[in-house]
Amino acid sequence: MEQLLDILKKNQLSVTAGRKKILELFLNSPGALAHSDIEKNTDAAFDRVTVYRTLQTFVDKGIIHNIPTSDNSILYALCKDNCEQGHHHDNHVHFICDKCNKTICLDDITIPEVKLPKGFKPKHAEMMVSGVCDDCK
Amino acid sequence: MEQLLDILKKNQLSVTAGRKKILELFLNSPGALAHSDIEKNTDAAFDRVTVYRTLQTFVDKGIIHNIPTSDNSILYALCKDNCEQGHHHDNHVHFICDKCNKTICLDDITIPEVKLPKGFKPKHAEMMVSGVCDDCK
DNA sequence: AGATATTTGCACTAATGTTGCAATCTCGTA
DNA sequence: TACGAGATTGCAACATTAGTGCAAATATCT
Repeated sequence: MEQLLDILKKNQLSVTAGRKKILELFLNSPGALAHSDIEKNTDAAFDRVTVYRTLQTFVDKGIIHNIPTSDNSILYALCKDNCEQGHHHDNHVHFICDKCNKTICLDDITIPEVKLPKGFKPKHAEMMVSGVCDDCK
Repeated sequence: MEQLLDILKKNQLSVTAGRKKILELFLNSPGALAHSDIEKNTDAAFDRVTVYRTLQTFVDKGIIHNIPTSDNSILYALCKDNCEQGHHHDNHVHFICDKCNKTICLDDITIPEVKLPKGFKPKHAEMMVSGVCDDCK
């Protein structure tokens, strides 16, 4: 709870019920969350639009980052504390469990470099591995 | 044109105007195509639904594969000929150019293996690199 | 507590994808 | 070449997901 207020204040965000609740969900969640997860876990207490805007605000501030998925939905997960406003550092691998369907940030697994064909200049890389996670194993 | 019919016949697909046109677009495209690209390039001669179903058919047959994107859209690109029906082998890196916005299959660049934390069993991996492509360089 | 600026909720709009069904087309066979 | 069974298409309707403007409500600072 302390942590919650800390994060919001550190990012110059006013403290509202919605932001507190949504941030709390992230702090308590082992994996990434989709917009729909958040709506479910808040009993629709907040307007859909508010959730969208809150997520966007958190992404902008560097509190959460979004994760591309193969099934065409957007997931969000907490950033480790080396993210700053407008400047994310999420160069870690994401793992999607085929059983429980959770998406987990493997914060310690860095995306490996790859040799690209001549003329290609890399700037950013994403890597997603799917399979069975530790819990479902 | 020969190639076109070949591909369709090899996959036991009846030859229709829509399938010919859409497959032709893929054969002539340097990068991946989105549903919307196809609609644009066919002057909406085919119903949206037809395009969806055609793309799905091609994916099922192993003619094209889909590429997850970070901006939450689905892209499709031709498979190399080692793909069979219901069994894709697209373990290559995809490159997204920040300038021309094209997505290109780097068919020769294989996704590297990564060491996962204990308990995680990998089954499939995706990797996307963004930056500047050879043409835009 | 009050003023100001921010945030929220509602209504509306838009893009994207799906399904059922009747009309149409393709392909093998005669 | 014409025919018929089966596949494919287009239409209409529907569902889901997302974004915007604006007025009402709320948070923050003094």
